[in-house]
Amino acid sequence: MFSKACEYGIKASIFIALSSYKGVRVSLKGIAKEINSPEAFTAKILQDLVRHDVINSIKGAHGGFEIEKTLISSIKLSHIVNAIDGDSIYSGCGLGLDTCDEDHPCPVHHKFKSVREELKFMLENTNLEELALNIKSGASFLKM
Amino acid sequence: MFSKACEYGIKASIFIALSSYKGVRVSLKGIAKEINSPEAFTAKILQDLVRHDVINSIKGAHGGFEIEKTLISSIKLSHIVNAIDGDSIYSGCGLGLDTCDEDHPCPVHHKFKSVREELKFMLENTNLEELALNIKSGASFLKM
DNA sequence: TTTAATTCGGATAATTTTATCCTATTTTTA
DNA sequence: TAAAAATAGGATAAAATTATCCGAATTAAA
Ligand code: FES
Ligand code: FES
Repeated sequence: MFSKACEYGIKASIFIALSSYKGVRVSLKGIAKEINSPEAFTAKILQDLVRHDVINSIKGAHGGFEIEKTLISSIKLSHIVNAIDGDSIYSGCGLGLDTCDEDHPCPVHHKFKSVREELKFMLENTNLEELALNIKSGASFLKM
Repeated sequence: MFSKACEYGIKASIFIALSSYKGVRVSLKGIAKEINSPEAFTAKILQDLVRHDVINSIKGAHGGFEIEKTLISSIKLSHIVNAIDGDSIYSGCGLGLDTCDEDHPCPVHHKFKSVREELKFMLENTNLEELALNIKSGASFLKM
């Protein structure tokens, strides 16, 4: 469904959010360990998220990644997915036609539309706060 | 959402179904032209679909691909997707955990589950007949 | 002011997906 | 029986994605 990059990006963001609530800044190394992802590749993805203002980075000793506490609840999964994979999941044609166009639909257009819109709605209505809290409470997990 | 291979596979199957209703066998060349796909790559995918008994192939002059008329309505999108992309869309974890496990869920598990199940339901309840008829009536299109 | 701990960014490599090419095989028809 | 029209399948190439490596820049602390 999502690219590896996007999967790592989502998991990293959740962990950063969780740590930010605790007031601790996390390093690339710590993130990669926690979400079980390749370190250097994860670095690229985090850079991307920084550029898209999803997370903040602080260079140098005692540096790391964080998210401003007050913003965590307003960051939606859709922001992360958009930053990394773009909007093709929502806007592109499920069968690869040049554009998804109501007036020139592919054979699965009407059937796919509702699924895609449910996905879109879900991504736009799920924020990092709730995901982080579920990790905190032990209701969900970031690896294995 | 789907791989290119899967997109081509779905479109090819629809076109083969449509042709089979008309009683004409279609060649690789004809298919690739109709669905705007690379010929040799499409050939590989069609071979796959033949091996998985989704379509039939007839070698030699006047050969080509076809689907037994009586079977068209019983072939579901899920058969095609499964043959080409496998079942990872349904069964795999959306965030790439080793397994999607209710007892060890990833942070998005519960939110994703319903989307994935709607997708699964849609694929399992959409057959080639209806898709082919929509092409026939001009209600949907296979390229551009 | 030096050192250590970091992120940043460019270059490169490995893997997977997508695509192409060419030959073999099968089948119909002339 | 020979030729032509097809699919089958192996080998290879191109492109995209995933992953690694290393030096540069930045910052805090000793
Ligand atoms: S045209 Fe294919 S999904 Fe809309
Ligand atoms: S555990 Fe991730 S989707 Fe079920």
